[in-house]
Amino acid sequence: MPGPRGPVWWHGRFRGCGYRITLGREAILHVLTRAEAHLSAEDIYLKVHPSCPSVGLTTIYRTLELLVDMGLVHKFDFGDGRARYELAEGPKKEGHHHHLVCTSCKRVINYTDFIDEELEFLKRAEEGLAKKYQFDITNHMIQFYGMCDNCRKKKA
Amino acid sequence: MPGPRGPVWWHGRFRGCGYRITLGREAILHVLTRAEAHLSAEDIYLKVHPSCPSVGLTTIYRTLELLVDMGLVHKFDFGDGRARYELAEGPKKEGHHHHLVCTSCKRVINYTDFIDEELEFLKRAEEGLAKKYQFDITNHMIQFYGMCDNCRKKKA
DNA sequence: ATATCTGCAAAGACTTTGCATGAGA
DNA sequence: TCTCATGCAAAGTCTTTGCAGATAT
Repeated sequence: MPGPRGPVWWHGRFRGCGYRITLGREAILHVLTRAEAHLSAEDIYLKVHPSCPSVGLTTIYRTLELLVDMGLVHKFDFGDGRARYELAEGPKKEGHHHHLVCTSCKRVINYTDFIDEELEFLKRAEEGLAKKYQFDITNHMIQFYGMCDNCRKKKA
Repeated sequence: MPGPRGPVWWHGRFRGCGYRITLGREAILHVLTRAEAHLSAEDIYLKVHPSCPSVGLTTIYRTLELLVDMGLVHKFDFGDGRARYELAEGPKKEGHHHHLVCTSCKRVINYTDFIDEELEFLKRAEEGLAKKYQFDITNHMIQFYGMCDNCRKKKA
């Protein structure tokens, strides 16, 4: 069953960069593609392991680094000491979202409620910054922090 | 010479929380107040050390954690494996800024442009998210990523 | 007086690296 | 065949923790 971007859409990107297509890499991309949420390296390892017990944590880290460098995956820090990874989705794509992080329990909510102002703001900011600072802007990150319902009730 | 918010503006906040005012904490706040840029724990340690050689790295970390919890300081991750800290500045304050990170050399530029659009967008987003997800939003982070001028030229 | 704070050293956690082996093109 | 990729184990780096002594209130 082909994914939303066609069957093994990333093979071309890999070959174009001179990277090889291996079982481990396929398994990791597979997990990332179906992931509902941001996963840590270990989360991915655990999900890959049942079908590919030969893939070690080291390969997970090395592959993730590769994918981040290629821009296929985004790396996040939610403040709990381990990085999280998500398949990249352009700002207009279906799955594009940002994060709402509870600073108390570290729970993270994905939200996709994009108001027009945000897109407008991002567009202008990226254009302006690119020109002013001579940056090729490829990505942005927006996160909101606060206290979730549960934690607020507990504290009260 | 009193700082921009009055002499030892944070003493009240500390006492109110039952925290003690110590030489180490004064020195750390002093450094953060005058910092031009985001500093790592070690940066702060090195800046505090000349005048307070008795303050160790442990105290730096413990104090920073305290300050972050109090909301007086923001903690950032620019992807190079060490956290950076900055005195918090409300979105309307003079020093409020966001970051432009070069994914290649990790250089970080502070920018203060586009604040008006940003305020409008933030206001709406925070209101909407707070209501929809029952979050008390206290902070936000916006970062742009890309490749800086130098790195682009090197690659070409 | 006493609860808080601190330095030091050690532990902890996540991530990266060296090297010989295995696998893709 | 000839690189590139991988597992394992060890190292690395930043950060946190335990504890006894020092300090602020």
